[in-house]
Amino acid sequence: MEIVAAALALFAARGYGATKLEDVACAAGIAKGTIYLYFANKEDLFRAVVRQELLPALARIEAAIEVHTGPTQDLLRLLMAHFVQMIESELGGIPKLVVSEAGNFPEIAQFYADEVVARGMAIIERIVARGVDRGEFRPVEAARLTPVLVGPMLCMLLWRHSIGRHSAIGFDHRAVLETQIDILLRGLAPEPGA
Amino acid sequence: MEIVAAALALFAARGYGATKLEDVACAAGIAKGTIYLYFANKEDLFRAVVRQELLPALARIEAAIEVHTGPTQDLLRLLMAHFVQMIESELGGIPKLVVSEAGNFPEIAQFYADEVVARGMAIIERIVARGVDRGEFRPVEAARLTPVLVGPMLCMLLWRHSIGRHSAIGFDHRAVLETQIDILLRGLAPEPGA
Amino acid sequence: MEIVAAALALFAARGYGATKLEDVACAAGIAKGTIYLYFANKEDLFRAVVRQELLPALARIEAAIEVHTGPTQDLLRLLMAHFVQMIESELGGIPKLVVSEAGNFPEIAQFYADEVVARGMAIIERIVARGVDRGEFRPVEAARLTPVLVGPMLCMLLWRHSIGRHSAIGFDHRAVLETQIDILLRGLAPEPGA
Amino acid sequence: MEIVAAALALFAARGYGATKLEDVACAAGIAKGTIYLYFANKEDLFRAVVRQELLPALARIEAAIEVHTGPTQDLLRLLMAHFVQMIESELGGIPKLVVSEAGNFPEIAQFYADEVVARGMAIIERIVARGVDRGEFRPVEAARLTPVLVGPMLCMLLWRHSIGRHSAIGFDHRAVLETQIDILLRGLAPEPGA
DNA sequence: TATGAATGAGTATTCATTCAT
DNA sequence: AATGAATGAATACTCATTCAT
Repeated sequence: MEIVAAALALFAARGYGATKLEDVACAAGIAKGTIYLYFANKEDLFRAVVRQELLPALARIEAAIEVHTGPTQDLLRLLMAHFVQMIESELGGIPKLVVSEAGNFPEIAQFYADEVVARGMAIIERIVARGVDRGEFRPVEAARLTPVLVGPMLCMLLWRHSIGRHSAIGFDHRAVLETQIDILLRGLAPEPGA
Repeated sequence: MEIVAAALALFAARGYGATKLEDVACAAGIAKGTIYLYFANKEDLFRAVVRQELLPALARIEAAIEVHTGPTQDLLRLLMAHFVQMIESELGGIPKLVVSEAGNFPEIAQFYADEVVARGMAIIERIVARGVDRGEFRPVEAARLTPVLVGPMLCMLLWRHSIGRHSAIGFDHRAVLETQIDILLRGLAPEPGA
Repeated sequence: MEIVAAALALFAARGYGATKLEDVACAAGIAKGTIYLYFANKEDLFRAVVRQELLPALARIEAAIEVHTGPTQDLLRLLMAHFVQMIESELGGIPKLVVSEAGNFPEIAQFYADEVVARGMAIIERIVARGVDRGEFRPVEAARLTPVLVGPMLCMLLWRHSIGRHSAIGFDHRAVLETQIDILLRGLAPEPGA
Repeated sequence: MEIVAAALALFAARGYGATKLEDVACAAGIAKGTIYLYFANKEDLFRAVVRQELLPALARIEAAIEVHTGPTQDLLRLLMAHFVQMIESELGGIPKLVVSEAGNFPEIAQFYADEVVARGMAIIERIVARGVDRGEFRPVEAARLTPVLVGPMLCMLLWRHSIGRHSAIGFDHRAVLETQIDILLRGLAPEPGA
């Protein structure tokens, strides 16, 4: 909806507290009171912003992973491509928002941890396990590897949607991604002797 | 100072806007008005929180790096140990805070980008270059590698100081670090044929 | 408007600083926040109080003077009647207010000096010049005469709207006016030998 | 005392409410807390400012009037000279202050009305009565004449100590006084036929 | 369904006053 | 006597929320 999109942009840019519903309404091209026809209150709108947008994206990734049959290395690249997309879209504002407001919305933090982070980690662990199973990767403990896999791109995402907007320092996240995949594949390559 | 410490804890937990100066005063064990004897206003206090604490920590890292003479691999571990320390201390709240408030305090974001991020990246690039020079690492472009190096630990830090506080999901960041260093050293190992 | 009238009464009685906007709202029969729908802040309301009310009154005097054709003595009485009216109405609170707050609102003082005092003096000087021209008054320098003409009634006005409200001493300003006009007309009468 | 003088200047310039005791202390060259060694609180200081300074001045006028033996016209000039002095000194700030703060300090207003205004009027009425008795003035009711006598100079005084400080419009109060005395003496001159 | 004028609870900030030194 | 750091009551102003239209 118009309102949710406007709210996402403003919440992500200014934070929950500093965003006035009047500005959201203005950005959505409606009047202040109209918001209350669709959302009970500001918190309700905030929850909708976080909940509505991310899960479909996650489902799309899961589906794409599911049908993949080629080398795990390509699967990894496919996964990362989704990250890159999110970095470059408004959707990237959501993780930034959740990080920022976790203290004030613990149940949002929990929801995000359970529905997004846990599911995301499960996807990655499945990919890693697949690679190990197929002998493409050397044996590694998937749980410990996950943050190593997503950390760099998550940082790019948070940078892009917060500090990076106000600094001259810029990262070429596609180049960083190439470097990371290079390191990963070498780092995960099966031991010569194994 | 008492006040700055209390403010850091509350700003990091709740964000700038949602933190009442009365609560800061209460946490610092003083009266509301006393804050104004030391800081012109809430914004001034916020700036002090971000500026005063981080630069000394960075200087300490720089100094430690400077005097190191052993293998670059140890240098990398030394650097990461500082990260781990920050993850585990209150200081870790500052990056979270800056990410959260970048939109409302662009000049803080800029300051952080220039004084913390840029300097931090310079340190890392120097370490990487040293490793390449000494033949310990294969030739890589340091700038593209930096986010790969710090991303995972930064994510651990942000997690610890935001979502992680409200979720059952926990990361063993020391274990993750071991895994990352393992991947890195394999991924950066000189080509056998070189 | 309701708000401006309530504000005038309270500002004049208590001064700018000692008047709470909550009291203004209460006196106007509205809520505190409503004031901010019409005025940007307290100072803005103060300026409106001073600016909106006085100029129309002055314009009315100017118009009345303009159309007068009879003896200058009657013109003088007409002018003074307007003063008496102001003494007896809420409008008299404005000069008192401006005198009181000149130090804190220099631009209000300037506005009042330029738009009210200067214009008022011009009116009076025109009346005096007319009287001299028509041979009804002996030649006098109008500029030096103005304060002599308005001083007594201004004092009555300030008294009425400040000290007089809290003292048993009362002035019959209409009687004082008669005395003053008597003195003036004798004092301005053409020299017998001229 | 140093403190009272500093307080008079500031109270007169800014009003009671807008004057900070810290500024008074600063202007008096002492520390904030020291004021409380001499005055119970801010109101007490305000009362002292109004009470201490004016009565001696009034007594001096009364004494000067008492010993005068010449023509009443000179007595009038003598009286007016005291007014001029007050216009030109810091003391002139007191009437302005009392007019401004009458609403918030009714008992100060009463004190001023009873001790200053009433006594001042008595002096003037005595002078007028003397003039009438000695056949220098035509018979007039003194009470009604008083505001006519003091009004112009009081206005000059209030102007000088409030609006006039912030406006380019200036009055030559000595010239105005000459004009007024001229008008008064002509206006009070005994009827030719009497 | 949509509006926007009105509300009033909530917070940053000021400054008279205190009191240990 | 003199200080000035600390206090906390008091007030301007904001903005989520309501509701008559």
